[in-house]
Amino acid sequence: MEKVVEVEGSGEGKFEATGLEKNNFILSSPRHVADPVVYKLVRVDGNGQLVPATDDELMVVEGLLENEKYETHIVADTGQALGCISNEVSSSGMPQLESSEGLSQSENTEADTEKLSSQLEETVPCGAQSLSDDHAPGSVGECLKPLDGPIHGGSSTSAGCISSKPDFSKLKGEICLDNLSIKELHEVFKATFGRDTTVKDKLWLKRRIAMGLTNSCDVSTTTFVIKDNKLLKKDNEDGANNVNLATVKEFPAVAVEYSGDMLNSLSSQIDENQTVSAVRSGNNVVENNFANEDLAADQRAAKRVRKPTKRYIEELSETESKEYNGNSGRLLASTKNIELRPLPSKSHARLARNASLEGRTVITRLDSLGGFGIQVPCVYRVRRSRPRKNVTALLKFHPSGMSMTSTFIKRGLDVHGSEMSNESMDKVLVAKSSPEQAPHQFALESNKEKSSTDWGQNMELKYVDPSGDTSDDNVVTVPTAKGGIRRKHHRAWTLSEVMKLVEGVSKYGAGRWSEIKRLAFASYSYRTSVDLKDKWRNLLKASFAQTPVNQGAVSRKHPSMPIPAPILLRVRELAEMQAQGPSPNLSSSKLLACGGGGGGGSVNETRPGYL
DNA sequence: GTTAGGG
DNA sequence: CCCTAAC
Repeated sequence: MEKVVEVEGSGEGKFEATGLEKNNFILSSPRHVADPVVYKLVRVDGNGQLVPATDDELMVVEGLLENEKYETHIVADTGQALGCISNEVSSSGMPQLESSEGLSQSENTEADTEKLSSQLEETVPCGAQSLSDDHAPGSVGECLKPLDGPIHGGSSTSAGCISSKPDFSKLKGEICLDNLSIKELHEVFKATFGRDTTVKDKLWLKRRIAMGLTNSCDVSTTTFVIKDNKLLKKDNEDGANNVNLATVKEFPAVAVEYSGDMLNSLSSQIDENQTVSAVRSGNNVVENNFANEDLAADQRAAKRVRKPTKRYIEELSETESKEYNGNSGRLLASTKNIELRPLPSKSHARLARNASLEGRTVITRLDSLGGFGIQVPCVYRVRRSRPRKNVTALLKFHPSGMSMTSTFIKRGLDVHGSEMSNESMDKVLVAKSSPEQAPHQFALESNKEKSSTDWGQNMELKYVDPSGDTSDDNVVTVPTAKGGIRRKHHRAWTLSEVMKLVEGVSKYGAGRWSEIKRLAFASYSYRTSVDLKDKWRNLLKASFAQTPVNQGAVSRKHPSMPIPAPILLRVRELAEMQAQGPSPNLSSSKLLACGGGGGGGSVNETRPGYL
């Protein structure tokens, strides 16, 4: 693993000059990343030297790599968004990305969401350059140069990243683009958008500028006079005072396509730009590229759409496959990628998507020891706990040959993750060394729960926790086409757990789930307060439905752990008791518990009456 | 962040 | 167990 890799001859000097060594190194060498593991171990020092990276840095770089692998476009990105990131990173000396926590994940997700849609349409303008001609000095500089100015006319998304503002003095008041030369138009363009353009088409320039300045797509194609941020049409010499609402008609093709795209309810800016480029591409291929360039920039500035809920995404993804066959895959694609991470192109997006689905449905194995079937993903486990969300989706894209690698990476993340911070860490260690050390666990449980930890190929990567404390064990993901089983995670309640729950309720009262969870379930990190609540609800139901008359409350048919009558009885008692006298004195019991319980798994005083 | 409820 | 509305 400890390999230091010679980066392709692209030369450190270039990066050295930019002052963005690390970032550029990573960002501009996606093509080189044949082996992420290797790259992971290298960092670029301030002077451009390659040195082995520290662990922390590994994590950081790893985050970048992850992004990079699935969003090569980050390099292709020509605009401000990237620039902001780069600048921030370089200024602080170290990338801010925290790959070890969900932070960067979620944030990136949002940012990606924006870039993503553009990515799908985009044909890698600037990035293509810097990538293909590595030896062209200053290609990087060219690429970053546009960052010197914020996008004007767009949202303020990326504003603030850059200090220097373009000079808008010449843009004050009324502007008549009609009389400007191409060179002047370029200047205005730069002032407007904060970046250069090489488009030679006057009409296009004027239109773009007009749109930028007016933040509107109602731009005439014949006359461009802008006043007070509004576009004035001057078609008929004096009619300069009319904001032309019908100008779009002058661009029939645009109008048509525009409305069509509108149906997709994407950002109007995006659509508009797509249309523009599409229409004009018929005339000028080269220009189309630049149009796309603008598209990218505009999309970054476009209003951020609220991130769909997990559920929504899931459901959407189900329908998507069908709709994808249609010609309206644009919206779907972009939406989808919120989950899947950005991808370089449409086709990639599709592939990745399929891969993800397969990864979820097919690659599982069945384990039926604990009295219930458990499907365990073989290649990769979908993490289901709080902090991190979609990182897992990434790893699923790896070709089979990479699966091990990705798992390693993920594991590394997990170790550094927040989840391992508290008692879980201890548990893991315990699990590795000797199971006996797990204090408050019943042999019964250990056997049962360990059964679900068989992992086949990459078993060594799993932290087997006999105490059942591994928070993301027993993940079951079965997104059957429709009406599929939605249960993703099941862990049977053991008798001891039930008893602890009952005890907790008796001590702290039903409803104080978080208390109970914290004090009585300190050792069961996988039981949330909601779980406790749910379980109690079920217990209640059971205890009342099934009269305690029958001592042999051992339900015959269910293979699942039957709840002993005494416990049910107790549950019922508690329920009735608490139904009347809500709670004796919470504060006192609370204090008692805190003071006497002592750190770890308190709840020592096993109930005297029962068991 | 918790809790209550519905699914 | 999942999801959400309320708090």
